[in-house]
Amino acid sequence: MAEPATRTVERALQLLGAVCEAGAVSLAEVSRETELSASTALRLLRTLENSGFVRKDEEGEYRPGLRLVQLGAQALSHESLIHLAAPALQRLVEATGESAYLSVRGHQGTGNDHAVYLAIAEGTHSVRHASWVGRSVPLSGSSLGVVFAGKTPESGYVVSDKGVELDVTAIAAPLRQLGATDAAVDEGPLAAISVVAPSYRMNPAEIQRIGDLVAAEARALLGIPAGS
Amino acid sequence: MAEPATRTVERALQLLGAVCEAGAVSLAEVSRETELSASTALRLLRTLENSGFVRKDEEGEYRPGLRLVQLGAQALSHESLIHLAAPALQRLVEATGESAYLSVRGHQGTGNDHAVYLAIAEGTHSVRHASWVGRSVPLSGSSLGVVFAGKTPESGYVVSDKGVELDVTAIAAPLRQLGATDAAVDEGPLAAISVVAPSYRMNPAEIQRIGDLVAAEARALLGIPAGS
DNA sequence: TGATGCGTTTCACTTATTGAAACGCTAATT
DNA sequence: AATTAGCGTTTCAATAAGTGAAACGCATCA
Repeated sequence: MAEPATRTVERALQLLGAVCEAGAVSLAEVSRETELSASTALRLLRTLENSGFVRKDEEGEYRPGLRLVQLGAQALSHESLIHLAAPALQRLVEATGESAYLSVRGHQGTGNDHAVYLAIAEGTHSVRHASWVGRSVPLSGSSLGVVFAGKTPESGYVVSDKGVELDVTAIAAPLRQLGATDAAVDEGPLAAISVVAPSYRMNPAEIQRIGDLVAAEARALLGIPAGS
Repeated sequence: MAEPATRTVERALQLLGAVCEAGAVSLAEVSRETELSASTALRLLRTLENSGFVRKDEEGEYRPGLRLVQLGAQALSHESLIHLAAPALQRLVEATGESAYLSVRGHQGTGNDHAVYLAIAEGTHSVRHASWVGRSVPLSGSSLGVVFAGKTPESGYVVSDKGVELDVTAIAAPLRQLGATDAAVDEGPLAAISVVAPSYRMNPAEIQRIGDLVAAEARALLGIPAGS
């Protein structure tokens, strides 16, 4: 964990992240959030703006820029995972009526890991779990956390009740060797699919049914090589 | 057009762009493309890597990172435009069978402007124009170019034959005041929708039919305010 | 065996980043 | 009206920080 990083760039990226998280922020706000002096934040934001990574809206607040959307979308489409997983997610929705998610372990940075939702298939029930692509959820206490830790039991799926959100039940299964070299199996899976549903609608039988479905879809995905 | 930009950050962002464009590049390649010394490129790429904006794949090549996908996706979902336009695109596909696109004027940087596809509804014909979200297309000679220049004729749509691609016909219409302040009408529209089809399938009557449809959808979108 | 190209590290040079302070402004506050 | 508070912005001297040529080890290729 060496630290051969350029501070300026780190700060700029931090700023970029803060802008994206907020959706729209004033200079004073981001500079406080990132603990940068106003002048520094302004200079860096200008640079980001010149490159199209952020833009200033009509009210003078900073928002994510087009370049970012473009690069992100490009990267997304390079990620074949999403295309591969989409049909599986759809099938899960059809079979369960609940929302299904594809997530990957987020950037392992400072301590607390997160998972990032890469793709979503929304459930058909009018009361459903709704989230958004790009959302980052904490791993600790969630079924995804267990999955990403490589602790998935024989059954092939992990259930979490009252985890990150109190009234939802999440059922997750790992996409084990997706994109992983044979040597790196002990680092845990890179991706996972999950079904998230309101707890009141669940019972042991239903959980097992869905769990088996999720695990089956996850296993099915493993057969297909991840072409570029 | 002042230049109060930090060189380091600019270079890092340039590097990031190069990595995304390529999908996967070696250090030597990017450093040549961006005209940076290998040592500088390495240092900056390391910083980008530490922040999750790029990652190194098994072969040691640099690829777009998860953080970028995450931020891009987040930004995308904040962009209400896409959600607003999606139904219109779908209707165009249903009425024409051809692919329909939502695009915005890309970051006006160094000279040659581009448009970025933000959303796509794929046509139903087996031979269809296929592109991808995030793709950036040059404006010069395209119907989008005319539209973004604010030169759309009375008819409400612009047709380009043998433009950027030789064998396709594009029909575009501007989303005039979307997101624009009243004062900035002369800067041209910010977004446009278009239908792109193989030329051999087109004829004057069909072009006019589609043109009217595109213009009508574009006009319909203007009525709806762009909520956050 | 020599040549080429790669990723990487080192290091002296000095360039380019930094942040406190000051400015003008608007919007609450008194 | 006068006052305060907060914002975006600019300036500028101090110095912290980024730079790139050169050298290294390691591949692969002739």
